[in-house]
Amino acid sequence: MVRGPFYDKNGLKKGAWTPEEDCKLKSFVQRHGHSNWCKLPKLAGLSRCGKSCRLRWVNHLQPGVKRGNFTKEEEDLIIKFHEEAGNKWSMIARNLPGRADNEIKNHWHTHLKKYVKQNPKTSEVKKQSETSQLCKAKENRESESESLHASDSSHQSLESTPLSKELSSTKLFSLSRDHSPVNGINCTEDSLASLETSENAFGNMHGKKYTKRRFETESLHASAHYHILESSPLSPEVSSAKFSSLGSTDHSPKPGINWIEEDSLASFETFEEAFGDFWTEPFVADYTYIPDEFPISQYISYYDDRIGLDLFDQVMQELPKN
DNA sequence: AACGGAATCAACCGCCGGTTG
DNA sequence: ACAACCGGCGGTTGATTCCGT
Repeated sequence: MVRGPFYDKNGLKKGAWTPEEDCKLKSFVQRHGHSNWCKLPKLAGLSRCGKSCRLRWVNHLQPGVKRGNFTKEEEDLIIKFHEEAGNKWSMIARNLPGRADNEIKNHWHTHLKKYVKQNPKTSEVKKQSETSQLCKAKENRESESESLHASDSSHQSLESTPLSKELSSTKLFSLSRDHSPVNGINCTEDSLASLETSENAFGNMHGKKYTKRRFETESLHASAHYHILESSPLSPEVSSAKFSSLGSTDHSPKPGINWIEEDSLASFETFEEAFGDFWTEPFVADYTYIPDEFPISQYISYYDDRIGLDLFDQVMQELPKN
């Protein structure tokens, strides 16, 4: 089902991802975000291209991503959205929390396209008889947009608060934990989850300014999720709180799991110390500093080779939430 | 049991638009 | 204004699994 692993002429690995690679990528992104997909593979100890890492993260490893069977509700939504917007898979995905655009696209081509062809009336009746949820979502987004424009405080949050450029991961994690309204924006767990995952909210602060437009786009996506979630039983399986708990410094060993010794972590923290705050300093990739044997590449492994499973999620659920 | 076609889905590729210097 | 870079998107590919004969 998946291309077998191979190396291209540049020495980059292609094809199926191994559990070990997944583990490396997941561990690295959970801990350090994805400020720069192009440089991430090297820092994470992966011989993949950045695009490949991004795809793997978005479609499979990202917290909250749903796998497997689509519910009837989800299928109806996909059909409806597709009728209105066409092959805008990313837009459809934004309105189906937890579903990756690639998976929706695949599901459309393998199941729904035929179904719609065979039942054109069914889908048409549905389209006419129900108020379009997509239109609702659009309206919601527009009203959110208006409120964003109307609200000085919202803009202030972009232009005069740390959110604009220098929002640290610590701050964001604390936001997602206490759910308190920030600068006039009611932060729900889910909207924050969206905010976090889309560019990790602070993702582009290294090397790129987090522009107002980009922020608005992401915020609107977050609000779109929120509105859908209000009327839908669908919700991400992993909450932002769980995600934010990854900021925890509890690296205590869990039974039955292969742990790389703390020295590996310590070395990386030494690296952080040497460069100041990894999250607030401008991103400078000084590869000359990183020796070949730099331990990032062997960062914590959650892969239990006795049972052949990645136990990352289980481990994360066991971590204390604080 | 063996074979071949269909179905599935992870991953690749190329293009486009936004951002930065 | 422009070129380079980067992230994101949609189309496509291809290995594997399923299913019918």
